Amino acid sequence: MTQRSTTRSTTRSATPGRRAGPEAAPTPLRPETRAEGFRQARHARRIELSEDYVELIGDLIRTVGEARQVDIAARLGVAQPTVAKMLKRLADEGLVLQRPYRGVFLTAAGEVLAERSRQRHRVVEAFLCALGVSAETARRDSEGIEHHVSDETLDAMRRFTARAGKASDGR
Amino acid sequence: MTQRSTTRSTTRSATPGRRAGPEAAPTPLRPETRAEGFRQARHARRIELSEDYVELIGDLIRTVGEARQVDIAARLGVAQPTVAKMLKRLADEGLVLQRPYRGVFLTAAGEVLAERSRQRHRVVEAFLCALGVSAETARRDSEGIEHHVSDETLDAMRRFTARAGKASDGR
DNA sequence: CCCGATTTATAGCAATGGCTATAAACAGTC
DNA sequence: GACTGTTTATAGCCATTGCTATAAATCGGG
Repeated sequence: MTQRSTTRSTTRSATPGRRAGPEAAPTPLRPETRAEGFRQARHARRIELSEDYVELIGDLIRTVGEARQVDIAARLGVAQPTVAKMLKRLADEGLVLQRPYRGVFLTAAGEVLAERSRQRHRVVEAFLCALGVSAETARRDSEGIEHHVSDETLDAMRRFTARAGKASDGR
Repeated sequence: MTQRSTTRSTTRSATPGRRAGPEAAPTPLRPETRAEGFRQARHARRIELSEDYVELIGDLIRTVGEARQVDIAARLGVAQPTVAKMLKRLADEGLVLQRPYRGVFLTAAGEVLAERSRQRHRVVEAFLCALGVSAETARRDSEGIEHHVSDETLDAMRRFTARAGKASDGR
């Protein structure tokens, strides 16, 4: 919870006696309503890195048996110290557990978040494929989109993918 | 261009003689390939704020006749000094023009970016509606998604929306 | 023409997420 | 058991994007 009272002087779109012309604002604009979406997007931006990390860590443990900083760094395309700092934050948040010079492990909470992210990621990627975009594009776009998809939209995607027959998401 | 040589020791998933078990990595993982998506997402995160601002400024000018900091702040759900600082950056980037204590205006470049963002935003929102999610959710999710949609995916969305009959995006 | 209210500008703080450079720990080899 | 090469840890540094608090400018009425 970062900002709170931001909606102070807020609204009243067409200010009293200012140089705005014809009363302005027909209807399409409603400050607080729009702010909702932006707030949601900002929030998503805040947590998406955590999600990316735990998801990747889960993948690494599953496939290579362990999650090392160098591997995480290579896959995220960032430097190792960046990963180290991030892991410290994730540890503070109780998502991972790291023993110095040994590996990184997911806590129960981390496991949950990782699984949820992975799930969502797969749904989005499969959906994009079903929609007709190339596998390459689906993979890249889904990386950014997955964090901004609400449960409702996710459901719609799931339904569409299933209906699209290909059974890509299947299972 | 921020990072460059990040792919130093990079790859070779299963390190020489480490405690990883059976050579590891069956195939699904390819460090550099995954990094692509993350890099793209990070880049999108960098510019999406600019896009939000110019898009909103364009909307305000069009509907209320002018774009004032208080209105921008209210609609984005942030404090006014945050907007002031951001506008300075946008001015540096040549996207807006601000005369102190008067309003904010879009430069030609800003106009272009605003229009493109607005377009994309509308396509995504209409697409989500066509997909079957509620208007409310479509509005909120599209705010976050629009920045992560490549041209290819955008085309696919456009096609789907049109095909879906409703002619929502049509215009 | 001055007063109060609104709006904009500015200063300073904090958290986040990148980076490089370097030191410390570890693993494997000889 | 010491050497070499990875890997992790740590210490700066910088840019970004939020915030509060406060000062300066502008606007609308009296």
